[in-house]
Amino acid sequence: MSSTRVLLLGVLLDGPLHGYEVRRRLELMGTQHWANVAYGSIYHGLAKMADEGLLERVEEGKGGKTVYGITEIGRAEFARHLMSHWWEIKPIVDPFQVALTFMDRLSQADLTSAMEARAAQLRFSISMTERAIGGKRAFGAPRHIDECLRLNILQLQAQLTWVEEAMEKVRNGELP
Amino acid sequence: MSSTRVLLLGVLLDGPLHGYEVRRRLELMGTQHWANVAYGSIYHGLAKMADEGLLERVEEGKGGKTVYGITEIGRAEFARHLMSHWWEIKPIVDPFQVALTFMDRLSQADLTSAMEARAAQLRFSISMTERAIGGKRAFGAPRHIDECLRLNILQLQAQLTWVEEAMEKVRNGELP
DNA sequence: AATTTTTTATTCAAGTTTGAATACCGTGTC
DNA sequence: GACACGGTATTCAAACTTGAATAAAAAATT
Repeated sequence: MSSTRVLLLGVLLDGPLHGYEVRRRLELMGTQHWANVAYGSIYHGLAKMADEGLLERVEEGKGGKTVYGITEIGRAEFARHLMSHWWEIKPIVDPFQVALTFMDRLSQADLTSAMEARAAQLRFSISMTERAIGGKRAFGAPRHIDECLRLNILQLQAQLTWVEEAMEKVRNGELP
Repeated sequence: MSSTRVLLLGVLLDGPLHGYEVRRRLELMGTQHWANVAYGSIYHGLAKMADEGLLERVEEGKGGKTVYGITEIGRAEFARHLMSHWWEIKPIVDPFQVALTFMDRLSQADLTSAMEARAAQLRFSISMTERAIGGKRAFGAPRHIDECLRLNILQLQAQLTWVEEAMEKVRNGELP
């Protein structure tokens, strides 16, 4: 089951919502930073899972709005997949790995400046993310949502560590 | 442009290959660890980009095999996107973020054991990945491919750091 | 040499994703 | 009350992804 479906189920645990509300909840959770869930995927997913019995259509047609609620089957399914997301390590999909895989296709000059720029941007992103911690509390996000930001910071720092070490190796002729 | 397309172009830089060879190259690069590229996506992507002029069909029909080579347009396109992957920070898609987002839906007992199991698995994955460094050299992978493994290790360590700190917070009642 | 098994090589129907475009509602202005 | 605008709310055609199934070739076995 995709992350999108798990997220949709999870968002509905506390009560029925229509598509746009779901969308706003996902934004509040900051999912755009670590899971690409496009607008159309939300509606498709909601409709699909309603057809499958994981969700039910609570209200329909009010101005074109459909309100979905989660069923008991849906709750059980969510719980199963939440455990799976905790207990099984799934690959982290990182576009930066594409970049580094082809680092040998850049000239030394281009590689060096790309790495420097990358490091600078990472430092900036890290500091911006640190500032964002706590900010969503004002909009009703529970305190543990900040933990997503913390993990994000750690990941950016991991990448920064890699870039800094790789820059050193490039200077020493050990890379690429 | 998706990571899949960039990877396909990149793999063809050194000369024409057919689909399965592309597939084997991607495996050698370890893309299954950080970019989901399903078998069908390879063929679809190759055919699509050939239709678009980024690739050309060098040989066709030899036992059903189609050999693709990269065009000059394709080379330019690849270079553009490689730079973009270096210069622009794109979101890291991490399924574990789904898990932690709903940590408040687990009982204290379930959360604690999930975290402990997670930490154990992460330590194991880290040590296995450390052992894998250098291993692909025997199969012709260039030395910088090990850097993907290094970044992967750093990311796993980042996640381990988060888990360990979160466990402490759960014990202190600061989370979820 | 014939047959079987394994490896190479690709297809394909179904499912999911995408985000600009479209539609609707509520509010503010005249 | 009519109209314009901004925000809410969803659609949809196109594109991409998926991996089991299928097909062909090569290797192994009889």
